[in-house]
Amino acid sequence: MALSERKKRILQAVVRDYIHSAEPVGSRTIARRYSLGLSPATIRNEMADLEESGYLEQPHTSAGRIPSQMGYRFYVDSLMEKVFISTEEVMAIEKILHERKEKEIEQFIQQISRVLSSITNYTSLVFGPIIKKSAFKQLKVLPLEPGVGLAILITDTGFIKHKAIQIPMGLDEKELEKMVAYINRRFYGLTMDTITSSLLKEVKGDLIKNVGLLNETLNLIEDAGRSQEGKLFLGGTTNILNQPEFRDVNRIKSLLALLEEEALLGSLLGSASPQGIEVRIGEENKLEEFKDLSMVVTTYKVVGRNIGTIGILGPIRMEYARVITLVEHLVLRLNSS
Amino acid sequence: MALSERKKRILQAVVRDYIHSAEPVGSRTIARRYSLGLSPATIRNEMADLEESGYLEQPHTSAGRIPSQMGYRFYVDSLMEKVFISTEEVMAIEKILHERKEKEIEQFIQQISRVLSSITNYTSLVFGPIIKKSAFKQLKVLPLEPGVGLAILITDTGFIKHKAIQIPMGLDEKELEKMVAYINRRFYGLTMDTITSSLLKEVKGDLIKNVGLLNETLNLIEDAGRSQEGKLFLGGTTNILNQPEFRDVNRIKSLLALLEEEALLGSLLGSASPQGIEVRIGEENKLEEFKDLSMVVTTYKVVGRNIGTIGILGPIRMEYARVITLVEHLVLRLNSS
DNA sequence: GTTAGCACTCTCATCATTAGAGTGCTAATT
DNA sequence: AATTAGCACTCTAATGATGAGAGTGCTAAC
Repeated sequence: MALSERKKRILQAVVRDYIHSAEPVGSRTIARRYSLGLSPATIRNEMADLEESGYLEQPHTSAGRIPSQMGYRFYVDSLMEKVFISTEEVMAIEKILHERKEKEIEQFIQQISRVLSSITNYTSLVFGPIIKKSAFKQLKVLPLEPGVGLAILITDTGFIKHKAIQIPMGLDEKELEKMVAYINRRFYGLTMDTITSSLLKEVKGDLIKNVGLLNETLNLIEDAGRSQEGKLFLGGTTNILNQPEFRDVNRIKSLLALLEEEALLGSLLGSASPQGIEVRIGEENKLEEFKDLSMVVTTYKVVGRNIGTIGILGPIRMEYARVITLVEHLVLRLNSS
Repeated sequence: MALSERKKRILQAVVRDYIHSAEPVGSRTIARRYSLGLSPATIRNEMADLEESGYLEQPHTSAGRIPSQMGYRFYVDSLMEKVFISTEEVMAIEKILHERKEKEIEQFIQQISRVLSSITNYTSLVFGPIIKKSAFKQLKVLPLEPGVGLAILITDTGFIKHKAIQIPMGLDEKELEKMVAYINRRFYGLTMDTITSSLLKEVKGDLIKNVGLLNETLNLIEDAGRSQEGKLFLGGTTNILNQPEFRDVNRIKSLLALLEEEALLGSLLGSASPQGIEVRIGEENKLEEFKDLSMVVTTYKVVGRNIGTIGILGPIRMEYARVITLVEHLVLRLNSS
């Protein structure tokens, strides 16, 4: 059953008001605050209908209405209006982007996470670039002291991984260089996850002489291809606690315990669809623990590959319009720079 | 004024009881629970005296007594009895130590932090090895592609720091090598914090030609010397919230906000005395924000230098005896392996 | 010096009461 | 036929009164 224009406007008013006040919204309030040209009584009737069709609910008989999850969903899909982001917000984002080159990529991601949480006032989860999806660019082996070297792996997205390795005593420098050059030739341009163990074995076969050295070095490469997770960065963990829904100590504790479980959050963000912004309202979240929270999730790109995930975690009564606009803007800027 | 033996025993009983119950302790409770062979009335009199001399306080007239900070201090200094750690606890620690070699140092520290928090049930802060106190071993500059290089700094304790730098177009390879060799000669063996900015300036003066390149490279070194903090690892952030003193939502929020301020925690732990275990009770903490918390702090060593700090953060009503014994044991094992 | 006895104090939980907000229904109005 | 005014009714949350319980401090007896 489609909603009448009037019902839509009333639903919109209820959602907006509740998002800001966190208090059940009554018919009088709406009549007063939103100029719909209707009396409280009419609004009451309409609200009763909206409740019947499942868009609103009543905490108890003599309280106002609050949106149901279905109500929020309808709001997000059809009623939400674009919001403008302030120049301050834009500035904060640009600042981080400009400082990008001076930082290691991890610091950069951390910064993004912080900015997002501070301008949204919710908690942000940013899943860092996944090394897996980066391409092999260069391997270097740096002799440190007799018998010990440092293998350095560099990807096209700017990852630098290193590992101390043992260099067999007898191996002369030229031979080492040859081996490294060969590895570089074989792997150049391949994304790390396509460098399978069979490919690695093949290379090992070609360079049979110094298997000991190779093992360690190739392990570095293999690890990079395996590592399921990029790092997860949390920002503004405590922001979300300022929401009135976290008046209760136990609620706080269980949420915090949740936020400590990196693996859990990883699986949550990992399932983000590869394009567009996804809004997950309450029960729409796959995990039991998040049934009373909402998330705005999206992916961002580095060097044209889908490579990281961004999530904003807030109460179901979240400022969807604002958060979506902000995340949209940020990702756009991230992808294009 | 010295306390009589009887007063000491009563004070001890009050502290112990309060540490476990978190409730003001009355004279009757002590008479019943601790076999001092005294009637409640006698104990009442003694407790009144102890209050007078500042070891105990009364939340309100008709409640029991709780230890004052001075009371805790006296307890920690003179009344505390050795506690034995369980085999499970020992096992948990040994397990981590054995896995040490397989891990990067940061993961290892993180593990330590987790174990500590889980066996103490408080929050643990472990300050990783401070690069500052490590000695300069080697600097390498690796050309990556035209105009871009990677500066790599290696310390004697196994730290490896790197930074992407720009290499001026005109600079030929030999010249670069010379510069790097010179830097290595100048800094070899110095601990990073003794490489002051005046020394850096001097080196800069000697190598005037390529100030641009130098700046970036020397920044890497300077950062390493400056970085007040090694990384800080928190474990069991939520543990402390289980303490009854954190019934209040605002209290929780302000503590959590505090724990997010890495710099603040850094300065707190950084001031740990270089040897032995330090107990900081409430107001003894230098920072306003920690006036109602207690800490057990100590340092641990890597390669024979004092290099990291461990802290356990709990309510003033902390199980000092147990925590101290555990930390003592852990540090002993850390230093000797 | 120690203890029993007792009046007194303070807190905390419980209960009843009440003001306020909001609904739902009916009847009047447009 | 749709809208609105009016009003009884419901539920919550705040307020205040009451009483049990725990513990003290003092006095007098041991």
